[in-house]
Amino acid sequence: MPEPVLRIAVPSPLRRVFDYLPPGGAALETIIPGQRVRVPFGKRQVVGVLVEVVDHTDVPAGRLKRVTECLDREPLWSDTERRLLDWAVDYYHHPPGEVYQTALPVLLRQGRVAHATGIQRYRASEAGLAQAEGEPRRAPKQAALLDRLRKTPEGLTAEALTAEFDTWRPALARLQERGWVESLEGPCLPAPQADPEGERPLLNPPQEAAIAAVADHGEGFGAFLVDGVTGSGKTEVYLGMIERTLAAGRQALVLVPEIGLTPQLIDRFRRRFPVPIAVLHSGLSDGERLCAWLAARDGNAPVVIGTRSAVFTPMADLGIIVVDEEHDPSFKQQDGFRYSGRDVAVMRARLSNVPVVLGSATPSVESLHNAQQGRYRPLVLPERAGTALHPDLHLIDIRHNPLTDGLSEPLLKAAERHIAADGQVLIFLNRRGYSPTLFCRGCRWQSSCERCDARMVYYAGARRLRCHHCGADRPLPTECPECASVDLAPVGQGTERVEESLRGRFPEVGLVRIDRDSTRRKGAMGDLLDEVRGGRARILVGTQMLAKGHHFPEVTLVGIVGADQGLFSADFRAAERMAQLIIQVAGRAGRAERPGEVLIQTEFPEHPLLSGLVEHDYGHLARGLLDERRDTGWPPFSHLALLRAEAVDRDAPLAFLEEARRLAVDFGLPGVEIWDPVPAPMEKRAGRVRAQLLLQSDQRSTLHRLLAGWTPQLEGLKTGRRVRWSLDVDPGEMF
DNA sequence: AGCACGCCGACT
DNA sequence: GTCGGCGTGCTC
Repeated sequence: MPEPVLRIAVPSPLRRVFDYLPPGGAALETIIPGQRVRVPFGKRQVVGVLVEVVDHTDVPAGRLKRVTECLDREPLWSDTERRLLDWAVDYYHHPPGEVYQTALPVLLRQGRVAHATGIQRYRASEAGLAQAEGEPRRAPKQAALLDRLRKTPEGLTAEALTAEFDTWRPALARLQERGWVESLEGPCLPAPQADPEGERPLLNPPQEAAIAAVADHGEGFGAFLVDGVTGSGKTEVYLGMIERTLAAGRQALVLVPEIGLTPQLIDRFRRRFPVPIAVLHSGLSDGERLCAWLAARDGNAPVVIGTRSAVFTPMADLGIIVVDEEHDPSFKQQDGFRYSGRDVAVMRARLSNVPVVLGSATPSVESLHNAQQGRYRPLVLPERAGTALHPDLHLIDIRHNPLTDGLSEPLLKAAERHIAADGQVLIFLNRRGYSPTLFCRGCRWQSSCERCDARMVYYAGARRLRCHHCGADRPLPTECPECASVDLAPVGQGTERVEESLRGRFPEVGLVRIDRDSTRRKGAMGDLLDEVRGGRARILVGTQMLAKGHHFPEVTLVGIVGADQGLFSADFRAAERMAQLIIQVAGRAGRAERPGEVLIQTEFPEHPLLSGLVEHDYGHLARGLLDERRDTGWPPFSHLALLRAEAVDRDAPLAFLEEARRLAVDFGLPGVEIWDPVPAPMEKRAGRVRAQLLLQSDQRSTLHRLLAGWTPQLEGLKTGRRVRWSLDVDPGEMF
């Protein structure tokens, strides 16, 4: 009887699997798909995943190599989970090796055993506990660290320390040398802290109905779209649904856009459920990530919360999937394996035969369309009576109002009024830095980036010019590099400039700025939020970071500055994004009993997007956007795939795409429109020239038939070796 | 992606 | 005479 052939997904950019012979001396019944194996690949040994055992191969006999060793006794994924991964390989036309790699924590990718080793925790030793506060005097960092560790007898993890201290490892090492701190291995998931008898908010009838709808649906796949404005109690609905899942002894998977931005949501879960909760996010150490992953797989974490990559986490007994803020662009991975965490979640639910609940205050038009088509069951949560009043949106026509640093007088007056009335004011401006560019009045020179088709942003505080696209960072020129004039002026405004301007106007009022620059330092976000919640800061200036996850109950006025950028973009999704952002920011105002006021500064008050938002609501506007998509034939009324290419060589990307286009045309598939290759909207970025080729079809299946034949051909193209190319199925942004 | 092989230019 | 540039080919 011939030996079986093992098909292995090997980490490589090639869109196929590789055949191997079983390892020498292995009992064949112990070889099961889903296990990791170490295999010789070229001149190296790599870790791959066994995806299938077959009895024949096309590889000539002498060329087959043998698996070096099997790394797992049990498969890492169930058959259903592997079907999901295989679906993703097919649907995104992405190399199987890379898909399986993204589904694994780093340590397992490297071949470590799939056993939790526990997480290193640090605590004060007896000698350390015996020290007086503030010791050692001459080493304040060590003293602060020791004082902190003394307060937590069970010890702190590296993650917790990093959240609280900028640099702590050297100080910790010294304290360990002194014998004042000891390390111990503890469980990787924090102990449950919920009070099972804790208070439960009373649910209103729509909330009850939403929970009941999922419960009554029973076992099996079903997709639900929870459509509820901010303050309508979506989280409480998720909690109610998950509570039933847990009661049935099954696990819940919760996907959130960006974990760093939703600590409040995680807190709610931790307070509610007296079970271990695995949180998967980018801040975990490799060991913590492995630990959480295994806890999910083994069923030791009944609740798993994570960002998009968590959608591939194996789970012993998955009972429900929740995707919060399903419209959020961060569910789409923007490089490498460009999957949509939300879409994969729906497919996972389908394959696993469990309900999936998508929630948003501003559902994507794709999801609304699915609801209209009957594919998703809509569950609408109206505003809760007596609490979140619908914010009052108004437009300020800036053509008739002079601006100081981008702020109109009506907005400033309103801010003054709200501050006087003890409210808080939030100014939203989606632009970091002092001004988007520096301009020479002498010769019209602008601070542009050498490596990108973009302007370098002026940072007044740091006295630097920075490029947001490639990270270039230069000192501020003292004179114009072209004409040596010293008459350099900032043009336009960013959050830093608005902050400065408002400090000048309201010198007595506490102000915080929240953007990626002001929150870069660990813990900075928390400190700033404390200023706001404690009421010491009354004005908040910030970018879209403000729009996500955080609630500011005392904010009564929201000012939206620079909303016009989204109105005339080439990207067919720009209007939807803009509307979602405005509604999400507006949702920060008017919680509790205070009516909120939202002022949107614009040059185009008659623009239907803005007037639609003011006169109606998001749902009305979104239906309009959906009609527009139908008329223009954009998704969800067609399906897209975007082939991107970039290279240092100016001509290589277009040359590759031209050749790729010819190959696609040669398929002669009616029903797929093959566009001309074009330079990317920002052609040069980080020194590389970028171009793209769009394929569009009314029939998803037709498009995918083409892609299935086309992508292997692309791999063989010589011009493809001169560029970095990638295929983006269902692209999120056309940039 | 890695990694090796191979064939031409400027160095010890 | 060799070191090394990156074009080309291959990975079961």
